[in-house]
Amino acid sequence: MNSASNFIPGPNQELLDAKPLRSLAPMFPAPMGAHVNQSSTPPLVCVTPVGQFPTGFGAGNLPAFGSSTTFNTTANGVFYTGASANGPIDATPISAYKTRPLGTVSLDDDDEPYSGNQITGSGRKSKRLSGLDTNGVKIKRPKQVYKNFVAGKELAFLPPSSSDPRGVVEAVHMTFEALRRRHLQLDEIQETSKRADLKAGAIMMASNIRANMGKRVGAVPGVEIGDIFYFRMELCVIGLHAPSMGGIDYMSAKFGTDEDSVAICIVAAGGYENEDEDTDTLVYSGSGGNSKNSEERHDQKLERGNLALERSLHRKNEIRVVRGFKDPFCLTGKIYIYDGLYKIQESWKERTKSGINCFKYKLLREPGQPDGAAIWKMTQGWIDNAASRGRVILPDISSGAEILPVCLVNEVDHEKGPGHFTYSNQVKYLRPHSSMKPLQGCGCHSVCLPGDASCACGQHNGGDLPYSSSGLLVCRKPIIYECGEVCNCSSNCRNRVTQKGVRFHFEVFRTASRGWGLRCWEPIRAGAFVCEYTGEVIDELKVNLDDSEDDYIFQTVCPGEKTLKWNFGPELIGEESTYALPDEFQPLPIKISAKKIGNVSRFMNHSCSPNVFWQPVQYDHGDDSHPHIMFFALKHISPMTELTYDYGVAGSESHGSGSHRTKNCFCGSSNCRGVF
DNA sequence: GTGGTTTCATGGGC
DNA sequence: CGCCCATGAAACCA
Repeated sequence: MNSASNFIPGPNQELLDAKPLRSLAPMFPAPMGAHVNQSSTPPLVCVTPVGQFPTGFGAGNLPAFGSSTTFNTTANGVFYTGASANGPIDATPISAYKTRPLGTVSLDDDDEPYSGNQITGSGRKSKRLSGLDTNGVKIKRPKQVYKNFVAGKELAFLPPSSSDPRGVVEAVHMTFEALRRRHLQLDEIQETSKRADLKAGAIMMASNIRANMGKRVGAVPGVEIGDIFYFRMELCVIGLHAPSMGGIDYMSAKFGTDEDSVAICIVAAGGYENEDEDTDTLVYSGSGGNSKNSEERHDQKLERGNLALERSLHRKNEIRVVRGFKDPFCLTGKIYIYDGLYKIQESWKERTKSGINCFKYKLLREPGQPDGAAIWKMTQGWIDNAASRGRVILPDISSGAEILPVCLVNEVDHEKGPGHFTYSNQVKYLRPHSSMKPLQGCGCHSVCLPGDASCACGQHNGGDLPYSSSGLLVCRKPIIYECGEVCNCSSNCRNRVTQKGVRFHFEVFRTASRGWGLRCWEPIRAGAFVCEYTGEVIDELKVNLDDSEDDYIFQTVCPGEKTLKWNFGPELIGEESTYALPDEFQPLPIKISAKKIGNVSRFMNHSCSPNVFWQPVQYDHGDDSHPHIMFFALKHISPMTELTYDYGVAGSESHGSGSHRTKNCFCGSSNCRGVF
């Protein structure tokens, strides 16, 4: 059932290769430029030993870590956190990224990874790679699991560590996610949940795949305001907030000759703040005392984190704030947003409902920072009431074709909209489905289950169902086979994801200089289905005729490493990598033009450091040379972040006979290839 | 769905 | 250096 609508013609067709003035570099500086020999160059392992707090602060006046110096960035991209001219808090932030080969990570205690690092205050070394846990129970991390990992295979996209803190953080973050998804997939076969997040975290910790180890006051290199997370462990591995459970991260810091324990980061779970509108203040409760049974409940004590917060009030140091919100797509889930730097304004004691004395700290957001949680609240408001979104040119360019409206906005100039096209969420094939090879189906009753060897669809996908129970793609594959009409299973089957269409509030917006772009009001989780590339399938025999004037052609050109390596998790747990090398990449014959007919996908711009990737998927026919082209999130995408994918490297291939016109790329990524 | 219960990893502190 | 344990999130169970 094709739902299509005519779109209002705009003045001038905006080209996709419009030159960006606004560089995406700070958002996506990416790591995959240099291809380094794994055996001689260690993979990403990042250690930022914490430096001493600055000396030289006058004893009389309490030093305040000014926000004016917090975000200083040097020419080579090295961040100095909370630095002042004469006394950087962390003089060796990212340049100290120490790398060591994963393949030689010792699981015996004789090779202490960080023995040379001076770690002050905190930054304890993990020594639990082998041995016993606190109860004398053997730790459930069998050595052999880690013994043979990597072994010369490509592990993760390798950031040029010293110059690209963002790339390091993203690589670590995505490695965590890949591990977590795979563990979840394995756990779901057993029908037992074994905390895939903690498992992934344990591997990251044991392998030292972490960013920003060592604590610091102020901003964390490579972590940007608005970044979102789904598990506490994610905050941990990227070095934003060290305690895996505790809400207050603190460290001992030097203030002149004084030493004080100050808070450096808090996670506000979001259970109690009802001061709606105001996203610049936060009332945070101290920790402790809150026991479930009244016997153990007691007044909070001024110790540990509470004491650190109290000292921070006096020292006036910046404190990172991570706010927790309810995940709109998962009732029990929570999303954490890094909301930048705050300072404590005041503190007091308060008696809680359960009758204990509790410390309260009022924090004020430092001025001049980009919006973080404020964007979240703003978009949540739009989701609740789309009419509250201002600057709307058209409330729904899909005219009802999509389940959720796709609004068109322009907050930049006076362009009234993109050129004429017909909106359709269906691909228009050259031949009817009935003439195409049919897709094989399964005979599962009710729903397909992971690990069911008798499920033909599971086998067709290589043994595992490609999606987790929450609908996230586990890893990238040459082609994915969803269950379809010929299958016996119901529409509730987890192997039906992309066929159900988009679930997000998209908006087509005017970019500063790249024409129109696409972004989303909701947060998008890594692995989540985003949208399909719809349009008209072009006869490959005729492609050369009018390609040169069609800027809306999708073809399966080999994308960059970040896309190709999206499934790099398995190597870490000793499984075979399914990663395809660029020279092994096999393009598909399918070409889709969204010039005349298309959906939101036609507005996605190119980036050499993208946040979305394409993935062939089958569900309604079996012609594997002409699959559906589905887009999935490469990483967690914050609301209102432009969605981009890698258009691929054109020209070098013999196929297509140069039909793909090369364009100059100005995405601004540190790994920008220059053309696409 | 919800509320109570269990388990878990980190690193501060002794 | 080794041990202890506070902490609260995530997931499960009733």
